[in-house]
Amino acid sequence: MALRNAVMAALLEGEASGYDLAKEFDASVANFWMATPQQLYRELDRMEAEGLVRARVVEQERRPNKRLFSLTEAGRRQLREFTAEPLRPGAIRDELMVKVRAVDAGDAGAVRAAIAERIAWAEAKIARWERLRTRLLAGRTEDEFLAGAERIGPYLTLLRGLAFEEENIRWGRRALAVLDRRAAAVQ
Amino acid sequence: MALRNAVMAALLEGEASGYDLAKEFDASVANFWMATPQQLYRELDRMEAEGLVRARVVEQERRPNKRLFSLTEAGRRQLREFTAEPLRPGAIRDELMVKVRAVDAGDAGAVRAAIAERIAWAEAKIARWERLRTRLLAGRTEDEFLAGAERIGPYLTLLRGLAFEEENIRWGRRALAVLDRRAAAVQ
DNA sequence: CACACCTATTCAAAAAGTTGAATATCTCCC
DNA sequence: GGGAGATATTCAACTTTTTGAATAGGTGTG
Repeated sequence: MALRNAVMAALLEGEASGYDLAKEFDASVANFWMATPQQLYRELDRMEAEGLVRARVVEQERRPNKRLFSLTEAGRRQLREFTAEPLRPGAIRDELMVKVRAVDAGDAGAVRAAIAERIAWAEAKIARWERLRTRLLAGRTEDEFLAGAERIGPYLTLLRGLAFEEENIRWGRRALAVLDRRAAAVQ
Repeated sequence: MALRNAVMAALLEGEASGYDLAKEFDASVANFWMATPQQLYRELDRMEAEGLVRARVVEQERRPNKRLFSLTEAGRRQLREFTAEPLRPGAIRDELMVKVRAVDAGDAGAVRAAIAERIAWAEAKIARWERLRTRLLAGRTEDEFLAGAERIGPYLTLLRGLAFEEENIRWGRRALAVLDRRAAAVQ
């Protein structure tokens, strides 16, 4: 039941439909939590039943109607309680690292390609995050923003995401260099 | 069924009991995959039934007997196949980041404490990894090691883990500074 | 000599997450 | 005008993960 916390945190940004959230939680944008649309719709229904979110149906003309969800007072309260709960160790599950660990008994070429893919992915994500950062800063310097903005949480997580992907690239390049040197030595 | 890949990668290091693996996959030691003992014992049983691992019972005198698992040829083959499979996006699930994202509507003091906890944890993990690194290098320089060692996979993943935790510390200190400045400004 | 913690494993229920499919309309591009 | 892709949601089966127990002797500390 931890998905709901991520959903409530996302809803601090304002109303969103299940579809909107699905886009945000999609692997390509996901900040620190991933979820499929199905998961989200189910969770939103449950949360609505428990009074944590409220849905407002918006009838649309040229596309399916949608339900826009927003946080209720109870939801806000529960989110606040969540931030005060003891922290559970984060679940890391990175297949790439398992492959790298097994590279000596595995297909080195394929692992190489997987690392290269990860680098490309990280670059795309950085580009996205830089756009988001520009939007958040809205012309202010980082210092001005951090001193004056109403909400800094999303910015802080953005910084972490950026640093993570930059590190992925640095490490990935180093790993590729090491693997290439090995491959050359073998031949 | 991805846990088995992590288990097989771990077994490249040599025989291990369920208990040994449980220690390695534990939250406090885990490199890139976490699992509880229960999960591991169950998975090992299944893997044994499928012929991926083989168990050897070691009778012990002053403690319970144990079963030491090792990779079979079929397991080694399957691990190799896994390294060549297309990569699925890694599942990130970091509660701390959800809390940070919600910090503006949450309990800032508690979030601060959670970040501090993460920093302390990262420091402990770095210490552990530095010890492991020293053991792996065994007196050689990194270059000597990377050029000559039989297995470099574990070293590459260690480098990634080290960089990740160092980044956690850097980011965490920055986030704490930002939160403190805010808290001071409010009062 | 308690008490906590380590070794070593097993069982089972409940919660959560994944996968695959289906529906229906709209817009954009070639 | 045909196909891809976006908008928007729902159902259901399945697998995986989490959580809480239970067992049982050994070691180390105050």
